[in-house]
Amino acid sequence: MRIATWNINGLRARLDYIKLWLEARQPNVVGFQELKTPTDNFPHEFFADLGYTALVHGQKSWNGVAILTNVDAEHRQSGLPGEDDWGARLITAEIEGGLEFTTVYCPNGKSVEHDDYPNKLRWYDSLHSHWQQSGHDKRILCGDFNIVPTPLDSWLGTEGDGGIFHTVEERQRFTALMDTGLTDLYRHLYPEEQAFSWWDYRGGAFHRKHGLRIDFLLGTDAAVAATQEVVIDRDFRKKQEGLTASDHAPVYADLN
DNA sequence: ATGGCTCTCGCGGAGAGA
Repeated sequence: MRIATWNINGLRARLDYIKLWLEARQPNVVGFQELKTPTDNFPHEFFADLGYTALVHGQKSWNGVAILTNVDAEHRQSGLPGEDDWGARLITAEIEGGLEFTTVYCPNGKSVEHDDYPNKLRWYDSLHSHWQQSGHDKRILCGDFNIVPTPLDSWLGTEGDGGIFHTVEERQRFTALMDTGLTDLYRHLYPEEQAFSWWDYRGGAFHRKHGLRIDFLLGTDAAVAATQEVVIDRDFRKKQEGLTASDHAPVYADLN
């Protein structure tokens, strides 16, 4: 089973690009973030032609998450309880074979001085609380977390410390989530690698290696035990056949 | 120094992203 997470930065603008990636990688379960599309406008037919069905929690203009599958999946949850005012940012499905799969689009925060920053921290507290309420054994929590866990995960290294995405408070929230029994699947396999999942569109950041690793596949022990490989698919941060990429690369893992 | 792009909404330019 190949599972993936990808912030696609606008679903309708990315459809042809997403098709190229689905055909190249043939994932079974994909968590998308930043649909920027209302639930009712989701192009189900486009994905049906490729063999996929989608569970969608969208909204107009911003945010929005979906779970795309070509295996059996049942919807379990849309929205983080208590945080509806902060956008469509969470969806959970039960995947055939007993895998609970959740994808999230965590708030950005903008800057440590901005009003969004304390709200980002509170949103994480809500996620932590919500996450502890399931009794499932094999669970994946994936998405765009908008937090750089360690200096190794930032092109700025320790120079980034204290800035947005790199603060002690954000890292405490991320650690608290991990302490519920989650493992970062990529970091588990590659403890020393510096690999990024996001690069700014501006200033040639991709080619200058100015990136951040903020997109994660987190798994419980049962998911970790099943993991064979994890790939941050940076080829799909590049233009493909003249089509513009998202500013995030897909991240996928193969589970047995 | 802020911002260099790209998206949405909607038809011009503003807001958001990280």
